[in-house]
Amino acid sequence: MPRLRVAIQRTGWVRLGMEVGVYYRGFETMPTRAPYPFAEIEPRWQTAWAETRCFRAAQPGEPGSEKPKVYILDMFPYPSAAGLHVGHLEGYTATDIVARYRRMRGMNVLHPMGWDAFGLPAEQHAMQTGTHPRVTTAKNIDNFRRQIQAMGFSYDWEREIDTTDPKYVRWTQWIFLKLYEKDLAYVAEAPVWYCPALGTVLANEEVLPTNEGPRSERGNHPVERRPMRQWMLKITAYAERLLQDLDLLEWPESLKEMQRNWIGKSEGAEVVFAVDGSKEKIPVYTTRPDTLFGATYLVLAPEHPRVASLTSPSQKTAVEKYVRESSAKSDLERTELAKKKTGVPIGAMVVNPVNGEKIPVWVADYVLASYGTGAVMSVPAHDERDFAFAKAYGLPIRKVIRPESGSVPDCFTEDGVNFDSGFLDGLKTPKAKAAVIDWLEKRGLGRRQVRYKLRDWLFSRQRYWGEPFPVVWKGDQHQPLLEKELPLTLPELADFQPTASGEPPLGKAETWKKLPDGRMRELNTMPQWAGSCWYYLRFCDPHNDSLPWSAAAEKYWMAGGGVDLYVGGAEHAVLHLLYARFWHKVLFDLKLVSHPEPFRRLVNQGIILGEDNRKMSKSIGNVVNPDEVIREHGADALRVFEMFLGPLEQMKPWSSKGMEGSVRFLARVWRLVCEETESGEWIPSPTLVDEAPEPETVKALAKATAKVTEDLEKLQFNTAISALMVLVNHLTGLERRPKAAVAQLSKLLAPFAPHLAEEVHARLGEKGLASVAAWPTFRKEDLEEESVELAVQVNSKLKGRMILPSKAGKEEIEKMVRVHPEIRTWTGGKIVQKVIVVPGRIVNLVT
RNA sequence: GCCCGGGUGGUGGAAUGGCAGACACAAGGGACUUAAAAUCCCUUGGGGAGAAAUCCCCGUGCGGGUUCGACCCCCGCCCCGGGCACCA
Repeated sequence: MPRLRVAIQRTGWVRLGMEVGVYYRGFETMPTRAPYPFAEIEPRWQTAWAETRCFRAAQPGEPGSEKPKVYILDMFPYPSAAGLHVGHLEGYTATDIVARYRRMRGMNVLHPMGWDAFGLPAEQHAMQTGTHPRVTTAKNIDNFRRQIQAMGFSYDWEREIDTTDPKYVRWTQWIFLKLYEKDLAYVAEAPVWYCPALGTVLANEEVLPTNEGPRSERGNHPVERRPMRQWMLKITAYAERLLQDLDLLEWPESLKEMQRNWIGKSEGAEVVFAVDGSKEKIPVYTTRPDTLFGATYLVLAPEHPRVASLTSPSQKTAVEKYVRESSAKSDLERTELAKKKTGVPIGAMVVNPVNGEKIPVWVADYVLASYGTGAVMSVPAHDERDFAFAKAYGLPIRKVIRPESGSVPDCFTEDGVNFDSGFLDGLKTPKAKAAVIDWLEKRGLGRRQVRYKLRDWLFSRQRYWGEPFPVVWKGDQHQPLLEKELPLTLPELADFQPTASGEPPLGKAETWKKLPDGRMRELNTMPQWAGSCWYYLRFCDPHNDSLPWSAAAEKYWMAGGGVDLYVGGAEHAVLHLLYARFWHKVLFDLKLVSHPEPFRRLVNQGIILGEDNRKMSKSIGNVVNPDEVIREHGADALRVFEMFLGPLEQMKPWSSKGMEGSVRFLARVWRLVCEETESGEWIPSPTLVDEAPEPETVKALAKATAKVTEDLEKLQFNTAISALMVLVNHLTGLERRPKAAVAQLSKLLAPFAPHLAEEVHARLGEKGLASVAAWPTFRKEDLEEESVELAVQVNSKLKGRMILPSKAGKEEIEKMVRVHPEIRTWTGGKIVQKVIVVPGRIVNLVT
């Protein structure tokens, strides 16, 4: 709807001679006029930027590459049908501000954008409508690109990447071959998560525990365990390095902690218990081998392979019943909510290797088959779970560790000192652990062991819209394709439905799957994460047709520890960010990249809640559509508002009132250079003068420049904008506004509201584009006030103020306070015992 | 239960040992206008005294502590958000 200016409405009223009441009624339904002509300004500058290619990053060797480089990256989006939401834009705005700032600081900035475009939604859409995912994806990408470009982001569009492009897929498959050659890709028959609703298997990382049981991360569908033959990537081979190298990274501590938890390293020992009256041995894994003397029984998981063979005839019925019941239980029943532990003795005894004692063997489902050896030694006195179990079944509890001071609690799980432990007596926990392991190792009864919770990455999916594996099968032997056979592209299909038997949709491509020599293609495709595992490397050299990236480009852009700033949501903590680190390390070992980590510095933007303080959701109807906001208020205002809302990393609610405030701020900037006439035309403001700024204005400029610069370095955009507001308020208050001052403002504003900044810059007759202008500087002495107001406290209570020369030293200040005319009133005539002076801040008199 | 964040006006937030509440939103008042919108200016943490300039008291989740001085550091608790959770 076109916006009508007030003046037109006014004349309309006069000319048409409408009655006042009619006029009012019409008026209320009319949109208010735009506070400044952003709809005209914004497209103009977007075109200018595109035409001058001013955001193009210089490749090493090209002119411009001699500047210091900086790589500023966003987590590229999956182009969904719903389009971008304001949450995406928050992170993208933040990185764009930094990219623009760095460019103005004279750096060669790599700031690219692309599309993580393989994925299930397009495929499901295809199942419903028959539209090929390629078509849907292309449409969605166009829409995303349009939305992103409407925001005026300074991406180097010549580097745009689409993970579904065969030119890109080729290299994703190429990297897979590298993993394959290094024996990091293998096929295994294992119990895996299968999601019937999605018709595919999922990686551990893609399954979330919920109150309704395990669910898929995408779509929240129930998932179940199924033994299936699948491709796995050996991420566990890198567990230790993935853990250790977290220390190299400037990432949020919470996120590093999540990765540490996921990797789940524990150090302990495997201890072997011999079965009494048999040659069988049962290894258990424990992190507390020092408590071995306190072991009073042993527990096997119900799925433990030896349960059946070790069960005595008298216990057979009870054990079989228990195992059957356990397997029928959901994971939920077996874990969280099941406070009560259950189990059955199997009628066998094992020998404790340290003291030869015979202890009973139980089966209980509080022991997990999937972790360790599926068997534990139970030390009820020093483990809470064992304690609960022993209490429930009246099993003996034997204390062998005491705290260094105080009495021994019933169940003491911390480090302490051993007693009643034979050769371990008197040893503190760390020493006792080492001693018992040495003792066991010497006798072949156990060994030191490090374990990780991290499992290998299930890498195949029964989907169509993904990268085909560059692998063929000859019988049950797999073989890699040759490099020159890449890319292996997807066959055209009309029917994308997976079959109930779990056969992937590619199985329907009869001519594609069968090779002339009788070999068969792999029918699974790669998960969506494959493309995002290395896109940041492709951005370094996106048009290379002979290599995924050239060594020179990688070395140049990834110097200094990889991507310099990576911004995205925290939901990728153990998915994308772990997988990408893993691939990067493999590439590092292959000498294809120059640093062991891909993302040196990572920042998570906080989510933006709806105006009602709830998570934005279509079903609640509190989603803010950026297209509408831009239409109504302009992209600059949206950028400014998203940054002004609060600290980047914090969760914060949307506010349409606050949004209007940002528009008002930008309109004030606009009105520094333009004034509206009676008839609604914008004309150059007569307040603009070709004069040197007054000292007050010089000071205001210096302050703003210092504050904005400092805040940009720290990504504190909200306070930077507030400093700009202070400057604008100052300039608005001036009757004569020096052009140079407003020009400096336009440059400070350029990273935040680039369109308006360009317009103001141009209207002031400044040369070139504000976007690539040199960042303003300031003289230090302009920050210094001649005199400063000092707060005077007596016994830490504020009593008064005094104005002092700002260069006054401590002694001088003290002297001046002591002779201040009001000193007696302030101190109440008491004798001053001590004076604390903080120059420029306070004076505190202690009486 | 464990591990990370966080708790400041009516609201979003600012201040990381030195004048709590920058900047903005909302609210109220004023100017301009026939009127409205827009714009500009003023007031605005709470309570109290005063005709007034002004002055006093309270105040950063709660309770202690360190310090001349604490939103900030330390100890103990409460609440909110996120993550992990029978991983031996």
